[in-house]
Amino acid sequence: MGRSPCCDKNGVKKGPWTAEEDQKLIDYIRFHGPGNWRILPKNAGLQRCGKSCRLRWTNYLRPDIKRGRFSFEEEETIIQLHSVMGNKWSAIAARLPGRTDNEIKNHWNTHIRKRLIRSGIDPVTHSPRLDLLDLSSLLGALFNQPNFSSVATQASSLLNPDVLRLASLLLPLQNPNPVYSSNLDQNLQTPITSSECSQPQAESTTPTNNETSSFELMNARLDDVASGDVLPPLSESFDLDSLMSTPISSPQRNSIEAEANSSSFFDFGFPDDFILDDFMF
DNA sequence: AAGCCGATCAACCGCAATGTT
DNA sequence: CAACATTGCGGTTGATCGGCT
Repeated sequence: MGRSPCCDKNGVKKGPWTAEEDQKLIDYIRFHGPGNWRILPKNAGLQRCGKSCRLRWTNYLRPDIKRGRFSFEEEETIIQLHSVMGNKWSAIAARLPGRTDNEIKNHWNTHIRKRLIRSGIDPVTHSPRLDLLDLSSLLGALFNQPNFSSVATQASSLLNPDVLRLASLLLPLQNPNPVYSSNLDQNLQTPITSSECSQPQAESTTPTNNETSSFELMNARLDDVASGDVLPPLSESFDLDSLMSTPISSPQRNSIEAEANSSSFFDFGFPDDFILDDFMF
């Protein structure tokens, strides 16, 4: 036996609200206050389901709703809260005065989520995507290929530019291979520079500190891995340079290396007989 | 000018949690 | 305590709009 419907479907209007309906709802709530949504439409003279009235009020008509573009601070808050709370939109909305859960959810799905993905950040875990870390290891191995030039050309033409962009962030900035750099930059059209990582992009309302914080996120990921409760241990032959090549002097590298040496999980070493051409079709 | 397509966001749906009788 | 009603929440849908061909 199923639940009884929240409202009588017959004679209940659906779809976009008219200005007249809005005014009726506002007038009624102004006089009686919100609540009692089941009987509200009848009393207010609306051919609507109570649920629809509640949604219209809480998401659109409430006087304390702030409309318009999300500010940089608001977006940052959403990202931080989402990394802790996940898809608890109402809890996130509670920390953003004037914003509704529906509005935040929509903004996340249409803007923030896509931007994180473009930056190589998993929007669910807020960590760098491990498949892209695999890629960085793969590309790192390219440097050691004797026929690097032709292989790099193939790679840059076959791979998604966004993937290459992230890979370029993870790969050695201190050890630019001229062939690799020119191929990569051609493919990306906008050359990657080390300073770009810490500067806001002009067209974006949000600085790219998703990228600048990628090492922190990666460290957090490594913490999880090093603790041993995420994935089983692997071989002893960990090759950090094949994973990433942060400058030797970088404190991040020391941190990552220390973590890596305590774990053998990131074993991205390639066998001697590995033929990249076979892998790349 | 018309058609297509992707982005956006208001609104809906179903379920879970909570309150009431 | 069970049954039912109400409210809240998150996922999804679909109408609309603007850009592109």
